[in-house]
Amino acid sequence: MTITKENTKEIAGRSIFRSPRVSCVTCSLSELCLPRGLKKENLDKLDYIIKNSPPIAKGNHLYLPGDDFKSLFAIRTGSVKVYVLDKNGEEQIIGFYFPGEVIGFDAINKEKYICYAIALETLSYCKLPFEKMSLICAEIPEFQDQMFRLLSDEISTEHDMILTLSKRTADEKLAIFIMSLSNRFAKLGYSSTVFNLPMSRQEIGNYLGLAVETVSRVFTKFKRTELLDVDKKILSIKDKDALHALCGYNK
Amino acid sequence: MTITKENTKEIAGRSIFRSPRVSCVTCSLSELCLPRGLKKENLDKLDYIIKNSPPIAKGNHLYLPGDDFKSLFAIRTGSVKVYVLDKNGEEQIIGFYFPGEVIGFDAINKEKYICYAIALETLSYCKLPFEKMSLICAEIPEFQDQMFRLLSDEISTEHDMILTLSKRTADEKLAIFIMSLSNRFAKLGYSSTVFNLPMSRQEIGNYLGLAVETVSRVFTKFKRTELLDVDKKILSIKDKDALHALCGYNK
DNA sequence: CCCAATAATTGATCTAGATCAATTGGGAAA
DNA sequence: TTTCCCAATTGATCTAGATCAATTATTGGG
Repeated sequence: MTITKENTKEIAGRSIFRSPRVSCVTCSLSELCLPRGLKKENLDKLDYIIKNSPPIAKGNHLYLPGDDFKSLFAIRTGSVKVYVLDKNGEEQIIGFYFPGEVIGFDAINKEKYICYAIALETLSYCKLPFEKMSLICAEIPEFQDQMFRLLSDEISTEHDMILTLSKRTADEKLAIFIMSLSNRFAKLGYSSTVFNLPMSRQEIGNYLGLAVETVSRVFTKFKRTELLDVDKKILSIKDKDALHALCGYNK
Repeated sequence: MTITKENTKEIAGRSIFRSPRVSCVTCSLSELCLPRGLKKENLDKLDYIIKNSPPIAKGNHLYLPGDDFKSLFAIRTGSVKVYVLDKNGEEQIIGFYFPGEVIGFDAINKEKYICYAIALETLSYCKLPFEKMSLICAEIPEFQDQMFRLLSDEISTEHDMILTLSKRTADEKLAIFIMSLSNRFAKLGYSSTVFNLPMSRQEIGNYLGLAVETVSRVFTKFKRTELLDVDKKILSIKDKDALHALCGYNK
């Protein structure tokens, strides 16, 4: 994809080019990402160790299982799919990640990455060298707190996912999935009602433990009952309350 | 249950009484639990902050959702079920935890517990005040590493659970569950082939996203095909290889 | 711009596991 | 010991969602 002035505008999930920022201080995501709540002087220390890597194209991997764990990755623009391959070589999706979110935590104890992380669209990101991060944690208590919070967030998210997968119908799963995207895009300042799905129906199904056909049918049903519209990748929520109701507790 | 000399012996998952240990230094779990790999002098610092609480009886809660988050909990003996209630008041089990395992991580970012943690049998545990733990983390790098590892472990465990729930048949789910218990008991020095199930069939089903009846039927099938024997709560593995094969990659 | 390959939708059928129902078994209280 | 109650098992039936099959978009490469 060619990067033009046009696609710098405003649909969440679309490949969006931003000029590389070398600094957390000026990054528009700083209140969502790692630096959330950090004092200015501490931000500077963070900037010092964070590597602002060049963007990678859709389909490229951020890391592969077995690679030595060196860094966490914070997403700046674009989106990432994290997955493993099962014994038959079948893809098993663990999660989708968006700007301001940090991935790679599951590699800390193994000292190797254990998943694949692939760009679903043109991706810019910051590389967070873990060794150096640890040093800063010891130095700056509020930074350590922040790291614990991030890890804890990830655990909470996965608790929710466990509940979603084990106790929900196809309708509920898809509603939860859509509301989760909606909420995350809202936090990023994008529309919570109209957004782009950067993943295929196949991938949605894989993630939610549903067949593609089921995903497609539920979308059709949701369109028929006026909960939402979905035209290829663009999804617009029509009846947020109804969707929310389908989610039960979650999201 | 009365605590006698007799029931101090050796079946995993059974209520076992151990005289309270006030110290990580002398605790037989130290190589599995929080202190894993810590130097002697650092262990002492840990001992200083860890509260060795009196045992609680089966059916008592360690914490409730909404309680202020103050501490993580390390299990010394017994087992814990962590669960939430859904909007209909239905129990939804998140996990089962055994000696050497630490719970409460999902509360860090919320500053409140969000789950129920209940003793499935007489339980002894250590209380790990989080504020003080954070201070020690800043002081002792290897302790900080250890905390990150624990959090990362929890994330890995839940990744596995997500894969188990979304892509496995009832047979596979139960095989994975049993092998997971077997491996954890083995680490604790108990038999990996004969152990007690501290939870009901109902609870196993709830956790694995299966109906009780299905759990019962799969157990019956596994008995018929000589994979295992199960007499009420006592389970013995007959054909570990076959069970392992059913697990695919996991465990 | 065209074509081949792939993604998505829709329909028909099948099945793993849920649900409903009945029975049996075990443990705690008196 | 007897009684009561809940856990577990077993059988019969039902259904949500998978699988199989065919058709219709879409997309990317030349």
